[in-house]
Amino acid sequence: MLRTVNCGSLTLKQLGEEVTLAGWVQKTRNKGFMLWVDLRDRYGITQIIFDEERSSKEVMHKAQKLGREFVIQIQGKVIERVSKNPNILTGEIEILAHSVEILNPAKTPPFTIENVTDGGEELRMQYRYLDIRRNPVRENLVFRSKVSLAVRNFLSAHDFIDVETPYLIKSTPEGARDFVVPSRMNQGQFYALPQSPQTFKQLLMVGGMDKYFQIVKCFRDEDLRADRQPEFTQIDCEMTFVEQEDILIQFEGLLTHLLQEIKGVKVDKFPRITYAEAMKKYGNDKPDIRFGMEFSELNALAKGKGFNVFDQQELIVGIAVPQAASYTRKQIDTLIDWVKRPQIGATGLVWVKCNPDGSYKSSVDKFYDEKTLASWAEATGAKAGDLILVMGGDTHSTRTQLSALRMELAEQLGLRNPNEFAPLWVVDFPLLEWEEESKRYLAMHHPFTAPKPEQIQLLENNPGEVAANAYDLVLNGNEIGGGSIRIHDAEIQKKMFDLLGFTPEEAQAQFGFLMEAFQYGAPPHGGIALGLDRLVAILGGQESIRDFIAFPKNNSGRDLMIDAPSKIDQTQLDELNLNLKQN
RNA sequence: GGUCUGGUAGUUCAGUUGGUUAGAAUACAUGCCUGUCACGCAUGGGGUCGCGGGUUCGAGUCCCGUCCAGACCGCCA
Repeated sequence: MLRTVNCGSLTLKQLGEEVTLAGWVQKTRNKGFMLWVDLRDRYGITQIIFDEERSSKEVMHKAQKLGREFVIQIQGKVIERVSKNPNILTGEIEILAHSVEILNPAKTPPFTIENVTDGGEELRMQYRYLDIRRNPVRENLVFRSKVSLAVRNFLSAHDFIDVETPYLIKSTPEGARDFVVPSRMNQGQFYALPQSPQTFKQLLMVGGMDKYFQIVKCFRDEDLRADRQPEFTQIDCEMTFVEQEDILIQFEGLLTHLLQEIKGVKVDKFPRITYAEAMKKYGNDKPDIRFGMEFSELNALAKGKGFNVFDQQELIVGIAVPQAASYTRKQIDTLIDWVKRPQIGATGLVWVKCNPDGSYKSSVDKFYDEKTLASWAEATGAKAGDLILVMGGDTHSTRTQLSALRMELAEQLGLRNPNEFAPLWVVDFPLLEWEEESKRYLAMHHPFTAPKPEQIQLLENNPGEVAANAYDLVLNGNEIGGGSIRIHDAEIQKKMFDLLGFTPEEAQAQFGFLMEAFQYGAPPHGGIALGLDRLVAILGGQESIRDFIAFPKNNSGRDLMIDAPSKIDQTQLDELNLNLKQN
């Protein structure tokens, strides 16, 4: 061993002991007669002291040459500090070094390795190994490891078995774009990386594994966001002989356990709302219910009063913003501009101030009398001092726009407290959604999702109305998991592919193996997949998932450190029999 | 595919209406300093103002194009 103790462990208890430490030089403070080195490793910082009177000339000389991030080994004696530092665990002691060995010198790092670094995102990604030396990043990775272990422990204790599924699988056109891998041994053919181990976990159920889980990488070739990476990790689970209720209870148990174990937070039984209700009350299928501002539909109260803008609209909907009646004209104009930005795309925003004295002032006073405005206040639950914001338009976009505004306001008003956790289930998703562009139905969840049994006959005549046995787990306005009861009947699965516009031949070519399997005694089954990256980030109280991933990709899907993706040799292309288009 | 923001010293940024030799902080180097811990003090080195083109007597600053980065929309069964 190159060390006898780590840099976070020594206290007055070890006074007088001879120790060997190894680590990185965080910083040196050279007073001439004395020189201190903050020695850092994963566990903490220990102060090393070199002293004209107590250290040899040679050691002193060597110490003066140490630079930031040098890797050194020192031997010395634990002594009590003359002036102590209460801010660090080892602040009462220091090591009087009698030897110092430079294990590896270091170039000056391009950014400071401190809790708050001066390094920008790009540099930090390019030198991610230096970034990981920083406390916040390291703590996030340790945190992730803790969450992941807690998940394994919980699921193992509940009889789930960890089974690995293959990464080189078959491309399917539904859903996200596949990452594709050319096959050398089968020229002109391609594997795809899994978007999820969906069909494999179902086949494991057919194989009688009963309860499966896997903490597994999944891949989707779509554009990135702060909370979306092209490769991401899912807690993928499947259970046999279960109904929706069993899965909800099991995974409500998992999240409750994690919140308790990791955050020390106790949560009540998760509320459940239907997809339709979520859209109506929050304009969103992943509502943040840590705060109110629920939607109130005002069609009956706002139409037919001479305000033309609203009269022709499909939906008039408002929210009450708490304590915002005092907003200035300028603040309100900023909000109006905000919703009119192309990203939101609203045409306008009607406001009503519910003044503390009980009177009302609005942008539409010309069209609505006080009595009508009071009825809006009653409908939205606005109290004196609140501000009502109202939008009108077609149902879908108006809900989306007001939902974006609701989240923005909550952010501005500080209502999204990262230490508060409000999980809920969103249930009864539609099985299918109509896509205007290709004039066909798409699976809302995926094509293996079972319709509610009592609605199976609707599939024939009115497939758009069929609800699925599908559910999402939502935490603080984020979808952290989603799943369903699956189809286990070959005939229903065939019907489903038919509805989705597959010819029998296409369905057979792509999913023949699954329908074949269903004919050999496939048990009823269902499952869920939770996004680990996002879950960890939310539990850690942060917005971006990137700092919970050791080596994330940037906005354009690049790894700036290893510089991937990159070109490949002509030899490699030749082996794969691939020609690149010349531009 | 689209919208917006940014790119100036190793790093984070400032740079006015287009006008002298492009600044600050920090980092780095050297020296001083008898208990530092965001140590302090002094001195010093460090710039293709992302790249290409244009307007102009003159461009870090204005215009066009392009590349890179970030946020978002589309997309993400």
